Amino acid sequence: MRVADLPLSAEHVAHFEAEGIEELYPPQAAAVEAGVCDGGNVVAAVPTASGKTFVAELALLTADGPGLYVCPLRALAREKYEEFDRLPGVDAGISTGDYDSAASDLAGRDVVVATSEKVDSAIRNGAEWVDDLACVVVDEVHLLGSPGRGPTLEVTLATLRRRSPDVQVVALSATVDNPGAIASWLDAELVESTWRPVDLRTGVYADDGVRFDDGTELSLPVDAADPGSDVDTEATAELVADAVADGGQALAFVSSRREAEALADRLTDDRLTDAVDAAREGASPDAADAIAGVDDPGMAAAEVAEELREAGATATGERLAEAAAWGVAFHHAGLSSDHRTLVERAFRQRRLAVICATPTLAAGVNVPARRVVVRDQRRYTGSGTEWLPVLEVHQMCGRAGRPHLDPYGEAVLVADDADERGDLWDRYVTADPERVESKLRDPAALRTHTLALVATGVAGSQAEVLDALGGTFYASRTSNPNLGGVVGDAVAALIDDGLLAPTDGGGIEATALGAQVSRQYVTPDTGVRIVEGLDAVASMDPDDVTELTALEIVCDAPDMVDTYLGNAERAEIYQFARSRSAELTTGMTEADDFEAWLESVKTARILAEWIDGASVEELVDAYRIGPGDLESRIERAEWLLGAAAALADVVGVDVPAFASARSRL
DNA sequence: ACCCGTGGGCTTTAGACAGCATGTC
DNA sequence: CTAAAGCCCACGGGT
Repeated sequence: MRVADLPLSAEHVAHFEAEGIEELYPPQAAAVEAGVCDGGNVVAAVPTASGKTFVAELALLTADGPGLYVCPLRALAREKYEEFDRLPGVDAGISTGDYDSAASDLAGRDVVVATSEKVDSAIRNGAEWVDDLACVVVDEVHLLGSPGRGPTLEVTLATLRRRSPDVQVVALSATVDNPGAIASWLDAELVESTWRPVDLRTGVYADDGVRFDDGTELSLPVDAADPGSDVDTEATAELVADAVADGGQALAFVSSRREAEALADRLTDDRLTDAVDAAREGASPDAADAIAGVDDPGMAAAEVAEELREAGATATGERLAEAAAWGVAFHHAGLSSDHRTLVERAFRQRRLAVICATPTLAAGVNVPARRVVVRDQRRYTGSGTEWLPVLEVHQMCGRAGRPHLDPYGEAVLVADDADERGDLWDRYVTADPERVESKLRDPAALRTHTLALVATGVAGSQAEVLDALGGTFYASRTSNPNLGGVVGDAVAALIDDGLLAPTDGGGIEATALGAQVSRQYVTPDTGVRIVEGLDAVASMDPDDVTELTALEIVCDAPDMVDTYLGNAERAEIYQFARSRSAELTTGMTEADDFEAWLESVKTARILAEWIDGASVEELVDAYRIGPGDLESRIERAEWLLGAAAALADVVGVDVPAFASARSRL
C-alpha cells in the first residue's frame, strides 16, 4: 500500500513523501485496512519504531473534526506536538502541566496534544476544547495497567466516549499479552504485529559469549585480568566497546543511578577510546560518522562536554562533561532536565557513543542505538529486589536498531553465569509480555475519580457513579464488576472527609471544598492533609506561621514526592524539627508515621533553604539529592502551594505564607 | 612505618503526571 | 516480611 493511495490531500501526500514515507509498513497498512482512515476504532499493538506516529497522523488527518492525541510523558507530548504542527494545514496545540500553547484557545486547534492527566484535569475544569472531538489517539495505552496512572487513563477515556459517543478512538500499545482485551473494551479492530523496520536479535551473554535468538553467536571473552570489577560489568564494557568499534552506538541499562554513573566512569578508559579510534580510522567512513556524526569526533565530544558544563555548573554537570569528553554519558532522573535533554539530543545526533542509563530511558523519548545491553534485570524495591517486568525489558531491547542507519539491532542481556543464562532466556527472550489489567479497583484511585465524577456533575448519586464507571476498562473486563462495595466505601470516606455531602433527594454532591480539591487536581488525601494543616494554623500564633509552615503542610501531603532520609542525617533533621517546632503543624509526638513526617520535614527544609537563596550545588551536596530531584520537588511544591492557597480560601483561613513561599520558589 | 588485600557490617536502592493566570525581549 | 551490591573501616599480612 502506498501513501499516494490513501485518502489524503495532495499536500499531505507530498509532505510524507518528502519525509521518505512512500510505501506503508505492514502494520500501518493493516491499520488502514482496519479502518483508521475511515473513522474506525483501532487498537494497534506493535513494536516501538514500527511507525505508530504515522498511524496516529492518518487518524487525525482523516478525522472529520478536531483531534486529541494523548500520551504519558510531557517530553513525548512536546515531540509529537512539534511533529504534528509541521503537517501542512494543521494547527496543533499542546497542553501539559509545564507547557501550554501560546494562545489559550485550544478550542480552535485541529489537533491538541496532551498528557492524560491534563485531559482529565481539563474535563474537571470545564475546558471547551475537550468537546466536539472527532478523534482521540491514545499512545502507550498499555499504561492502563500502571497502578498510579492507569485508572486516570481509563476513566478519562470512558468520560470522553460518554460525552462524544461517536468519537473515533485509536489506541497504540506496546506488544502485550492481551491486546484483544483493550480492543474489545474500545469496540475496536485489533491490529497486532511484531514487524520491525530494522531486524532485532536478542541474546544472552554468559561465559565469554552471546547466544542470540536467531541462532547466531558472538564470542567476546572478558579480560579476566581486571580485578576490582565484576564479570557482568566487564562483559557490559566489552559489549559496548565492540558495538562502538563496529561503528554503532550503544545503550547500557543498569538498576540504579549510582551504577549508571559508575559504569559511565568505567567506560571512560582506553578501551572505548581504542574503539572510537578504530572506528574512526576504520574500514568505512560510516564508522567515523557513527562516533560523532561530524567531521572530527574528538571535537564533537569536547563540544558536548562544553554544552553540558554550560547547562549547569554543578558537580553532576562536571561529571557528565568529563564522561562526555570520552563519548560517554549517564542518564537518570537525578539529572537536571536540561542535562537530560542535552544527553538525549547529543546521542541522537551521534555525538555521543554510549549512554549508561537507569530503566527510565526505555520509556522516554526516542533514543535508538545499534546495541542495547541490559546488565541488570532486577530492580530494587523498598523490600528486596524484583525482576523487571517483561514488558519493560522488551521496551529496553526495542531501542536497538536505528531505521535507515543500522543494518540491524542487537539486544543483549548480561547473565552472571551459564545457569542464569537459561533463566534470562526463558524469562525475557522467549517469554510473552505481561497482561494488561485494570487497576481501577484501588481504593485511592476510586476516591479520586468518584469525587471528580460528582464534582463535574456527571454523577449525582452512588448509582450514577457506578453507571459512569460502566464505560471503563475495568468494567469491560468482568461481567460482574462488583464495584458497588468499593465505590460505597469511597463515597463514605469522601463524605467523612467533608468533600462530598448527601443531598435532600438522597443523592450526593460535592462540597465547596470537594469541588476545589477536584479542580486543583490534588488527590482527596492531599486535600485532607492540607485542611488539617489549615486547622492547625488556625490555632497557632500568627507570628509562627511562616513559609516553613506552608512548606511542611505541602511536603507532608501524599501528592508530594518523598525524599530519602538516610540514617546519617536522621538525627540532624530531628534536631531541626525540634528547634523549629513552633512553626510546624505536626507535633513531634502526633505524627501517625513519624518516619514519613521526618522525610517531609527534610523536603520542607530543602525548599526553605532554596527560597532563602541556597544554590543547587549547596543543596545537592548537603542533602544528597540530584539537581533533577530538586527541580521536581520545586515544581511540585509550586503546584501544591497554589492548591493549598485555593483550599485556604474555601475554608476561610488566611495564610499568606502559601502565596509568598510559592512566589519565591 | 606503610601499603594492600580481605572481610564484615552498614547503608542504600527507578521514575514522574497534575493548577492557574498571564505577560515577554 | 522477602535482596543484593557498594562503601567504609578495621584488621592482618607482607614489605
